[in-house]
Amino acid sequence: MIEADILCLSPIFRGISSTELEKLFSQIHYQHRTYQKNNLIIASGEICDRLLIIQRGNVKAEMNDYSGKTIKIEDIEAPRPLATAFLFGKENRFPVTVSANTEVEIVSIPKAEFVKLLQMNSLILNNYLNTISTRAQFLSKRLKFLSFKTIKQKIAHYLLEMAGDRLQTVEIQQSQEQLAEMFGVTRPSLARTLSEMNHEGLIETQRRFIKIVDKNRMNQLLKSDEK
Amino acid sequence: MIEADILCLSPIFRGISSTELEKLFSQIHYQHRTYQKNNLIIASGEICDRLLIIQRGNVKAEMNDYSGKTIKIEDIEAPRPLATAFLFGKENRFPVTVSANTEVEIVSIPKAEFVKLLQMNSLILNNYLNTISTRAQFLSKRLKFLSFKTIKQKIAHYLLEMAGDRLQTVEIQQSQEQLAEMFGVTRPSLARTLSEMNHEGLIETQRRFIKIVDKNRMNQLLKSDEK
DNA sequence: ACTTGTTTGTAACATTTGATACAAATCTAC
DNA sequence: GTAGATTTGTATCAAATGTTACAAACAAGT
Repeated sequence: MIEADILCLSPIFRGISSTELEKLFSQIHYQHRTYQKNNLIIASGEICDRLLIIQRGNVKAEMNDYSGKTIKIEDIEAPRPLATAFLFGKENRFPVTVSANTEVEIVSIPKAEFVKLLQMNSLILNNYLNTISTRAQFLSKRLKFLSFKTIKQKIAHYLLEMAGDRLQTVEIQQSQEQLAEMFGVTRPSLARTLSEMNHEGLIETQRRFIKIVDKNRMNQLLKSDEK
Repeated sequence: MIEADILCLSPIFRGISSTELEKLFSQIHYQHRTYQKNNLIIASGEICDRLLIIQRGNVKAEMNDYSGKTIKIEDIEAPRPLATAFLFGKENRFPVTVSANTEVEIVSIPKAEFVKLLQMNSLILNNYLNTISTRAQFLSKRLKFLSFKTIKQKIAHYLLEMAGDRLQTVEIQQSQEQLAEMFGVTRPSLARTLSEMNHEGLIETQRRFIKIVDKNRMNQLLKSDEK
């Protein structure tokens, strides 16, 4: 049986009352499966034709790299869904292997039945559309960020974004180490570039506080890759 | 008035007959707007709360870089939709400016009305879900590709992907120039790396034909960034 | 076969970034 | 305040890539 009071906390069913969710589930076909610890739930390459929602326990997603070795991607726990990115679209195979970290209960909704659900309830439809759209927007942003070639450009982009229109001084929340990882560069390289920009009069750094001195030239740094 | 026989060629209405589409449109509210050549259709930063579909003519999307200069992103022509990526999700503002290349007719469907449409017709729902999912999958793939640091890794990844399980020899469709652009590197750098891999016995290059000689070592190249 | 334009291979040098190491500054717990 | 841990600033050297330039190979039309 499904436990509606748990599932309604899932991003996809957010805002639905548990009684209403039960009613909705009574109108569709779905399966309920239990997996023992360490059991395989999804094999990499398997076709994704149903939505899986973890009702209890947590699972790990691993990816096979080219040499066959597996790398852990992430842990996913109840009540999160499993297949949102591959249920629709051209790529319908799981790129990852999913297995149970603990004893796990999973609710499995065939694609066609899930579509019914989307049509029956506009809140679920909105939730689902928001989920995958937000993901696409995140990826797009990340891609744009990576499109800046030099560290200087990445810093400029980051600072200008953080500062917005009015602020002059930005306080970095993370450590330089974390910032460097987000930028995909090494920590000393980031520090060196910050120091250079400081000497060039673009910014003034003081530990975690960075003041944007010459906004115009910062902008031009980003402009220069249009050539 | 909408011209159903044109709109049903749009990715979102694919597979719907024009008579059925007319019937569906008769059940929702929408607007029909005409823009003269060079007129502004969407200002960057504007909130996206409706789906726009070009019924006639074509438009250009431009992005303001930080220094205020505009860069042309793409041309979009009838009968393609305009706002699929920003209608849902957290980021509901257009990052681009859209203006008319020719005289343009646009059908504008408020978000809430479009949701009705999705609920009334499962084909449209599937089309739309496929559109945004495919986009997310494309972005994800691109991001993975860019996550490979060295040119050698990018080449290895590309070749192994192209070759699949059986092929040994890959024929490059694009020119080296285009390939380099896709990789985000310069053409001479790409050529140099190909040449290096040739000398190392990983591949054998012959103009546009590349033979994978040592698949194992190619795989290990990709594995090495897990450290 | 010849000319012309395009694509590819290669070289020399400059620039950027990574790797490593270490000192200085800051923070934290006691 | 002090000791120890963490974070930040900086230097040196190596590796990867960009830049520029040019020659060789190829493609297409005449």
